[in-house]
Amino acid sequence: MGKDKVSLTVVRRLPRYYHYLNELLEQGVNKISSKELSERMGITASQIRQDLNCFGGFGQQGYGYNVKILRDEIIQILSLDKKQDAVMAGAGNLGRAVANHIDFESKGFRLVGVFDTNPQIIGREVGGLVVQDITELPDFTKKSKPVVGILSVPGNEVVDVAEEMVSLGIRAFWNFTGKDMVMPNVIFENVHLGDSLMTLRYRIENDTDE
Amino acid sequence: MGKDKVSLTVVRRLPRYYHYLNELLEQGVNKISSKELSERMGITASQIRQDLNCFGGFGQQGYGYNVKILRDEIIQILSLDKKQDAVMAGAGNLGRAVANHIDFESKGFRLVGVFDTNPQIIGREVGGLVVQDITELPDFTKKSKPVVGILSVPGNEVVDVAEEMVSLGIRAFWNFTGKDMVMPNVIFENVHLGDSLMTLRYRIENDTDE
DNA sequence: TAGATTGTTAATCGATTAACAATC
DNA sequence: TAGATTGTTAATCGATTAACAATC
Repeated sequence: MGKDKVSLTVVRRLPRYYHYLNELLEQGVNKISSKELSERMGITASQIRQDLNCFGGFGQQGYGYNVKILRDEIIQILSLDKKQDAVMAGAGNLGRAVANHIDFESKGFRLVGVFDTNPQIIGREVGGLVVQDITELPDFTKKSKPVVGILSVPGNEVVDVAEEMVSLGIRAFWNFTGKDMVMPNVIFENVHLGDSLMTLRYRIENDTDE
Repeated sequence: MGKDKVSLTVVRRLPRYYHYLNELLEQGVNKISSKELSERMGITASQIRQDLNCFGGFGQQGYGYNVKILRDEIIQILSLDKKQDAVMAGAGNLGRAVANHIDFESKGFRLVGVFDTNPQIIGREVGGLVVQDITELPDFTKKSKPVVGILSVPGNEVVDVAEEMVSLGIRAFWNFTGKDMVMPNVIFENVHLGDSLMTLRYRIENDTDE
């Protein structure tokens, strides 16, 4: 069949659809048209139909979309039902918050190891796991073969840590260090909290409501 | 003069330029051409020149850009040099991490108050401040007139908390709850950590390097 | 069947890239 | 001056919106 590669712009909207569909399900709504959904989400009905049709025809002409079916399709598309193992490097403020706060399971992952260099932190419980010494990382990784690395180390350490993890076979990262990382054949999903705050500063001064 | 409104797409790239320019300064580089910068950043020289020219002609033909001058211009554009006060609602895992981890000053803000409902958390020190009972928020706000609210409460509380803050005169929010918020004449800078993780899940399965 | 709403094609809009004249 | 590189206009590309035929 050879489906065209879908643009990341579209993919990044899928979680939003997912949230709205879940909300509808909770409200006991079984059926929704692109028009109704567009009014709730503040985007055009056209865009919704275009987005969904990148992945398949999930609706029914004259009727609309079955909320549960569509929600489940999005789970499939995003692979949220297939859990992969993740290890975290850096259990400082931010790492601990991420480990404790994020529901990995519902996002298609399982946090299986947390590592740090700081003796004050090693041994503490974070995200339901005991923080291990980062020197244990190679053995642990060879044993459990995690697929994802979560980078919550200080910015100046990120290159070294990422390179070590890549050498251990990890090929995808959730990167909280704020440093842009690029490596061939490696996926970096970068979170730029500081940049978001700077953008807010701009928006306040130049009142861009949007 | 009536400068055209700059698209948020461009504005969201400014922090990135800022980081790269800072890095260059640290390396003692005084001068850079759009071509050299484009190679470092992995974007086109054309885009750099277009982006910067939205805000003014900061370069010199035949020479390039003075790194320090350009960096300082970006600070001006983003208003990072004019600090505004922010209050945080919700000092759970995530709120504490944000308060402790983020350098507000360098992003044009000052964190002046942290509030929570949980007696276990009230009185603790977070981000250099003592966590206050959220019932103190109205008095505190009337007194110190903060401009920004940081929303790190549980998702189901965000509407109530935001509405209270708006009623107290706050018109801009850094929203960590993962819930989309829209209110007329109010700025919401939304951080969607969970969505980022779902996108990573998709990218792993569909290997979109980019 | 008539009405509604999708899937899909075509038109528009905006953002990115290319090209080049201006000029340091 | 000659060479380099910007600022800016024009061309291209991609994403969004509009329109409508297909069809439930």
